[in-house]
Amino acid sequence: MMQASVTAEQEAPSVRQQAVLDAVLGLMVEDGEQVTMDAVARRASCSKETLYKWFGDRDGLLTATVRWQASRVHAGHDTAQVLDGATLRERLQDFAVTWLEVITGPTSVALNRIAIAHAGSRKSNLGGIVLANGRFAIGERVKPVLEAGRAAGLLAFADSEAAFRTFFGLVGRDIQIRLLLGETLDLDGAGIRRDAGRAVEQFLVLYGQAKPDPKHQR
Amino acid sequence: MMQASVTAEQEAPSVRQQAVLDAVLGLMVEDGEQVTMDAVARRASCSKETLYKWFGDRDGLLTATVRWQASRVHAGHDTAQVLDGATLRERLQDFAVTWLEVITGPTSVALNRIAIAHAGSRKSNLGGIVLANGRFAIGERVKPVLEAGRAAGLLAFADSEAAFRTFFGLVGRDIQIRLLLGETLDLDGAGIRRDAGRAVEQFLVLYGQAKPDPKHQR
DNA sequence: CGAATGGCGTACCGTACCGTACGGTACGCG
DNA sequence: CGCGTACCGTACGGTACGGTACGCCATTCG
Repeated sequence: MMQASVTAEQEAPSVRQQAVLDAVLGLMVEDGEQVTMDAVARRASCSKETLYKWFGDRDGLLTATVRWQASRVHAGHDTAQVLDGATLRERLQDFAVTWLEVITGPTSVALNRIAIAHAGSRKSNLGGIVLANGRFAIGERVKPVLEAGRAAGLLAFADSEAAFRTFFGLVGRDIQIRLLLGETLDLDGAGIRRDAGRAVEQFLVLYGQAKPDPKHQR
Repeated sequence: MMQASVTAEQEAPSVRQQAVLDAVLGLMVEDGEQVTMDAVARRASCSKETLYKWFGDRDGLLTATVRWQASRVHAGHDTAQVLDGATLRERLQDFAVTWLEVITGPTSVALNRIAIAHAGSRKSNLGGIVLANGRFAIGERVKPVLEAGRAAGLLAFADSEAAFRTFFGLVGRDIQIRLLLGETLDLDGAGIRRDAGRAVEQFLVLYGQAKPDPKHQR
């Protein structure tokens, strides 16, 4: 009867619907305030009626867009069981680089802006979705690594959540808030790797059980 | 001739105008999306015509509100010349506590939401004002303390900006982004002091020249 | 081949909100 | 007293946008 309405939860968007959601993302990146239903319909070459049939209302469209983008970020390698110092450092470095690449990307900035603007009023918490798939998702992936590091005697901490939050702060610092507030930081891949490396070394200084390796600069 | 129009820069708002701006802040805290010119006029018991005479347009009103709030945050004690370890720790602790109190306050959250939402489009960078009076203002106040600490042989770093950004990250961690995205973290004064103390100790571990004092817990 | 379905384009409605205009009032001043 | 000024309250125009309705075409299937 009815085509997959994405608002009904659990429904994965069809290919055509994904194209619509990508159009929304494109508009968000260009200018968050011009994400209007007319503009989306024009950009996606579809009719507004179809948008409403598929997504219910504007909030449904935005929610589906956030979910759609979130579903693309989840690519990440799985847990390795045994950890030596070099592997631990490498895993943390990977997480830091990935995280910095995500939050400095224009899509993430635009999406977070929308979600934050929306968080001011009650209806439909985009903020919760962004948090669940951003900050908390990365936390749930990092904490097992930290705990494996502790089990291997490489790290010392009582609360893995607290340790992760410190790691999070060392990696992100003021970058995200500055980007969200409109500053144009240009971080290339090399800069991101340097930042990530510094954060990892600092984290190991704070939480490392064995002394960090002699590569420790500064 | 004309009453002080706050849009003309350098003009400080009159008492009546301050009352209007406080009304705007109140509306922002209640619900960022209901800051409409009608609502402001009603809340402030003034006419819309007066709002436009004083502030030019809606952006001017928002800008004046951001400036007005920023002007209230600047209360901070001045530099002490000689620094021993206890004084340095105390000054950093003060900064950390103040900063956490600011960013967890409902006014700051609401204001940052407005500025971030606005940063998506070009016109009138509220984001720049918030950054200048928030992140950068605190940085300009902390960095002299760090440099005094280095001059006293208590700290070791090459770049005071980089050192401050690490301090910033250790203090703020994920708190601001979680609040902006709508999570309700309840941090009381004791929790803030605990967080600030942990951040200061971690910073001193990373950048302290002399070993931190035996009070160092965890 | 004809009917049905899905979807595009567009016209349209209601509403919310920005910005302006206008009438009315209080107050200071010559 | 009379005038100007500043301001409040409110009504109004213009516009942008969310949401709906309708005509039309293409594809598919009986």
